[in-house]
Amino acid sequence: MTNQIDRFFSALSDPTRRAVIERLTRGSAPVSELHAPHDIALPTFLRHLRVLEDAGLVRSEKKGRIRTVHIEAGPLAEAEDWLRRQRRIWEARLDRLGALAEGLEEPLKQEETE
Amino acid sequence: MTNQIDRFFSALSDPTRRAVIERLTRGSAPVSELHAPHDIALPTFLRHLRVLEDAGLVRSEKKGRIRTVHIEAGPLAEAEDWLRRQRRIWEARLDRLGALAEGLEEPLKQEETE
DNA sequence: GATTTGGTTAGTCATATGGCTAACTATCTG
DNA sequence: CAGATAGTTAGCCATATGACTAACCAAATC
Repeated sequence: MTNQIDRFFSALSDPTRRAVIERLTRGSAPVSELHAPHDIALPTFLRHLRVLEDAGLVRSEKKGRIRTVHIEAGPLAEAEDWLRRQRRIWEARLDRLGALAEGLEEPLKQEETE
Repeated sequence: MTNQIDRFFSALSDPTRRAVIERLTRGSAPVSELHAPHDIALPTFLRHLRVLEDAGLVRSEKKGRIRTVHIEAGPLAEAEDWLRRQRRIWEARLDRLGALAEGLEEPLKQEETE
């Protein structure tokens, strides 16, 4: 994985990691608490956390022997934007096609009829 | 990858595939046209398309020797929803914390102070 | 100060992913 | 029909990913 957005989507492609994100929206938590509901070994879970952190989705810091993890806003909004942008362009196109179907508009040149 | 949402995010974690989606929002296209801007072998590209199709992000059908690919609306909106939902919960929580910081609200029981 | 607790590092393993080439099929076009 | 065009299948390879165990370190706690 090279860039940030790759890592972002990749991070969310795993159910364990999405569950962690969902949990974290309800408040920060220490590693052990985040780990508890998941039936996988702790080291494995730690690597999931690291993936989330590398994707910029969470931050964490250690105080004493406890590492607390919090969610990070930015990337969530960014990806949401990307998806919305794609959907909107696509919907706009559908609208044009709809209008076209009703004969209210000139045909679009060199574009396929879907 | 087991379920649909896993596949969805996974599909979008690759730049080639995101590019294809972006292209497809501007209209359906045959495989060869989609492939053209990408500097990878056709079989490799075909597998990307298959990943997108398995994720439910695109559909395609073949007429004669040409396979035309179109984008699929649903999943895009779904994922967008998921992201928005997470962001909103998180933002709501931030608001509560803000209010709390200003002493306008009772402290939240057994929840961390961020 | 010994022991538990919370996390970490290191190393192994199986499967998935992304890339390639070679060879093949099916449809147009000249 | 011969050849070009558009995809497809098969098989290979390197690296990434997700899971494990074992061993370890550092901060509480008894």
